[in-house]
Amino acid sequence: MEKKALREGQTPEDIKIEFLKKTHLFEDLNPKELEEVAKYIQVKKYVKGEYIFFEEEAEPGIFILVEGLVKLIKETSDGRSIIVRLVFPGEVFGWIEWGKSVPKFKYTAMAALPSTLLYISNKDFINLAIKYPAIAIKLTCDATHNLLQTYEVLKSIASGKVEERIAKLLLELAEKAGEKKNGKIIIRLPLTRQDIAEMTGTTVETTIRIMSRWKKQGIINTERGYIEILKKEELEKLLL
Amino acid sequence: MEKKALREGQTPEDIKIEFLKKTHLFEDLNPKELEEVAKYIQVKKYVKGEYIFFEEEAEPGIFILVEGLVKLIKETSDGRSIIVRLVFPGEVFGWIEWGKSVPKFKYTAMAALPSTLLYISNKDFINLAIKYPAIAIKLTCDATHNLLQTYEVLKSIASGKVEERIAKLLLELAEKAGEKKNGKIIIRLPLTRQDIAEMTGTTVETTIRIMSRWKKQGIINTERGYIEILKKEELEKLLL
DNA sequence: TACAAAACCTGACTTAAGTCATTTAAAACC
DNA sequence: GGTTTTAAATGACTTAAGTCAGGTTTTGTA
Repeated sequence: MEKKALREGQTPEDIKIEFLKKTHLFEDLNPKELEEVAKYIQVKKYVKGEYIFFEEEAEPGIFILVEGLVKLIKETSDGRSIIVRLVFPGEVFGWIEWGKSVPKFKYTAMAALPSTLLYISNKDFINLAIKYPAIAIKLTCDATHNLLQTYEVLKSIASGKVEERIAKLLLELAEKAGEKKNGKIIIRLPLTRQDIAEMTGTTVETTIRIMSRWKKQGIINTERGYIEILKKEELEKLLL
Repeated sequence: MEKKALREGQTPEDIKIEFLKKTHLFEDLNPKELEEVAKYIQVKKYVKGEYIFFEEEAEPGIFILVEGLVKLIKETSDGRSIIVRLVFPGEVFGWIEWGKSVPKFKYTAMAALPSTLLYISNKDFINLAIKYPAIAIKLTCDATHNLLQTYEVLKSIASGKVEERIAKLLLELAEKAGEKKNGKIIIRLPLTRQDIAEMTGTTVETTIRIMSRWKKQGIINTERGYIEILKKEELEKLLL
């Protein structure tokens, strides 16, 4: 909300460059290039729960999450919503338009934690990519890998039982955001049972029933704001 | 299988260039550039039912479908399979690796019709993209749009009733591959009920029951190898 | 510290869709 | 042209998960 105090001699531009260096999209540009790229980058901050953009009015462009957590959400026709992706720091979301091809479908993006993002408009991205092809190649890499990941989720939701899907999600989250601590894995994320339901295509009640059972069986432990995986093997067993 | 007869004065290189011009990935290169790009392109042909690559042994690289139809398939742990995408002529599939990032998940690609593809290896793609950034930008566009499309499918499977999902799929196919003919839309694709089940995350029996009902109600008409949509509005009504 | 709002939990009941088993029909192949 | 294979169809039954309704607990905040 309020501006962070600058360290001595550090301009807002320097801060942008610091952020840029942390993203894998820009990490291997040289100092001169970073300076140029920084000109086209906007730093954006959001509070917890704030919407970054809405499905209907979303515009092409690229966001890079520096810090925080972002949910990509789609609303269904009957008023429910499903979370199609959780974006972790260092990851990229958004899309690019060039020429005729305009996407038919979009999504809503929401900061699930206080978040800092870098934003590049569609136009600027294309100009930058022409000048520094490495950027476009990295983003291509990224986007194609994201697709592979999403196909995996699709498979999981299209074929598995709810229990399997939730187990798979928890293991996935453990890998991406888990802190290991004497055998346990702690997932410190602001995810409610509702959120987990919306990520696995089920209802809150079913999610609660399954997770409560796991809690009783000592497979997991949960409190508001975090999930601990106590017996990873048990969850893995469910994936067959 | 056997080489096609060349038209007078047309070398295999010329044929590649003809193909390249038809793809949106390369359509706006100039003749000189096309010639250079052609050097790195392999033309590959597959018979109906032939596998292009398997999930386990899939390598990074880009395929462009010139003619035919390709299914991207994932196997589930219990031996079923699900079709994560149908690739139509002009579309691109595959993925790129650069640096450390190696994808964890892959898929199997199968020619569902006799198919002609262009292939660029991962290495050649990167070299080309550095020289012609437009290629990388287009592929980025493509990949990000594909993601949006896949999120839409995800939403559909995660939230809708089976009937809705099948209706949505048929309407989608009608748009991508339908021929309009006095009010009807004919989808001439080699899709079995099994295939449709594997695209919508359900079973053959359920798919058959739903489609048979629609057939009786005069909403669709089907024979081996094609589906006719007679009352598009009725299907649209199901999507609410 | 009290009160409203989220989040979590549980039971009873319903239902959509899966499973299994069998039949028919149309392609494909000797 | 007859036989095998593959796809489509249908009925009977089961079940996983959804729905609804009523709770408790936690958390944020006035």
